[in-house]
Amino acid sequence: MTKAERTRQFIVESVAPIFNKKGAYGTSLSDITEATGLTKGAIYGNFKDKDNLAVACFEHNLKFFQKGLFKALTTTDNSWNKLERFFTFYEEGFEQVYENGGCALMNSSVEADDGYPLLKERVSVTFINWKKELAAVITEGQMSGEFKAEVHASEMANLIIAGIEGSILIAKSTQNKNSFGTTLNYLKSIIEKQLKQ
Amino acid sequence: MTKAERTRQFIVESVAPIFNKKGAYGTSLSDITEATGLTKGAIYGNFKDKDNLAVACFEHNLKFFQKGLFKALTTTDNSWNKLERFFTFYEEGFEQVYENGGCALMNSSVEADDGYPLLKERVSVTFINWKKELAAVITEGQMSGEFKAEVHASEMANLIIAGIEGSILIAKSTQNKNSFGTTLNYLKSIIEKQLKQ
DNA sequence: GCAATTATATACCAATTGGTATATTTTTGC
DNA sequence: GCAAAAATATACCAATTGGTATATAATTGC
Repeated sequence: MTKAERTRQFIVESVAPIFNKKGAYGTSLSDITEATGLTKGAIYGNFKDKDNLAVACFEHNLKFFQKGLFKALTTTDNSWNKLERFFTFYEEGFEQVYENGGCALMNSSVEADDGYPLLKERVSVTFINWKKELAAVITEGQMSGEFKAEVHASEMANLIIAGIEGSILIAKSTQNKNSFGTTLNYLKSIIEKQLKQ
Repeated sequence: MTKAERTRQFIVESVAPIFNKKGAYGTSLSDITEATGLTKGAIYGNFKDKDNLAVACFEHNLKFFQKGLFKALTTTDNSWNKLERFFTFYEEGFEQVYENGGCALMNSSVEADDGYPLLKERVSVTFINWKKELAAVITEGQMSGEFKAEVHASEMANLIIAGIEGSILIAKSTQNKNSFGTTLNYLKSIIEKQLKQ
């Protein structure tokens, strides 16, 4: 790992939480230099511009989520246990998400909604993939006879995502950390009823 | 209605959609003067500062939502029909919400999350009240024997809100307007199953 | 329709913004 | 450990930011 790579990573790690909290475009270069202890020269030596840094930070914030998704769904367990592991991952990781400024996907989506087409596209693709992966697990469960055949897999996947994101929003907004776990568990119990044979 | 009141309203109506799209603090004063055709003098003659204008715009964006909530829930109908009317209001109003830059509550929450304590508090209170009103309808339905007694009213209310907000987020992010209606209807059908005797 | 008042426009301000050219320091391969 | 290369700091830039004091124009009550 070269010096440059280490510095790049150091910058991203320092700046990503700030971007997630204040918004990539609500964070000024002085915020960035202050947080890293580096000067503009160092920042611009490692990143072409702020947009580039913003996308790198988004990717970094996403990694946490994607690892969890992958770990939960890529096992040789039955389908419901995969989904449940995914719920558990969210439950356990929420504290960290909360302290980090909330769901990077939601924050970036809201911020990039008008303008910032690069970030917007990245967010869109991530949502679509997320949905696909959940839907695949549901379909798999239906194939094996574990889940009810009449459930519409991709609608269900969308609802799970919506429920999770909405729960994060409410918990952050009302500054009630506990509400996330409660709502998530309630969602899980309903989904279970809908899915399981 | 005095001249000043008309101008104030004109400014709010012109600026509120921009604030909702670009964020209150991502909108510059030149955006504001351009959108209104007025000069800084006129803006600052009617609003103390940008923060003040931001809150006024938030309230304006919220009015649409609050009217719908009130209209749906304040009827002498049975409880499920009240909830259903509320879902219908969202379904029918989504196009407008979509074009206006998404849910003002979500956007303001994400933006005001770090700093902007005034706006943050306003958002929090709105979420809490929303939840209370939905929970009250559910409890009412339980009292009358229309809904199952074992359902936890406020958890269910939270889930409904989370589902709606999450669905808006996904639809906006993926630029798939239709997905909102689909997810909303799916949510409604599940909620109905859970609630109705 | 005229004064008093209120509302709007103009011209300005200091501070900050993102970004860059160049100088200096640090790493690196040998 | 030294020269070449890479990384970082410094000093600067024009443009824009939110905001204000003052001048001008439009409304208002009488």
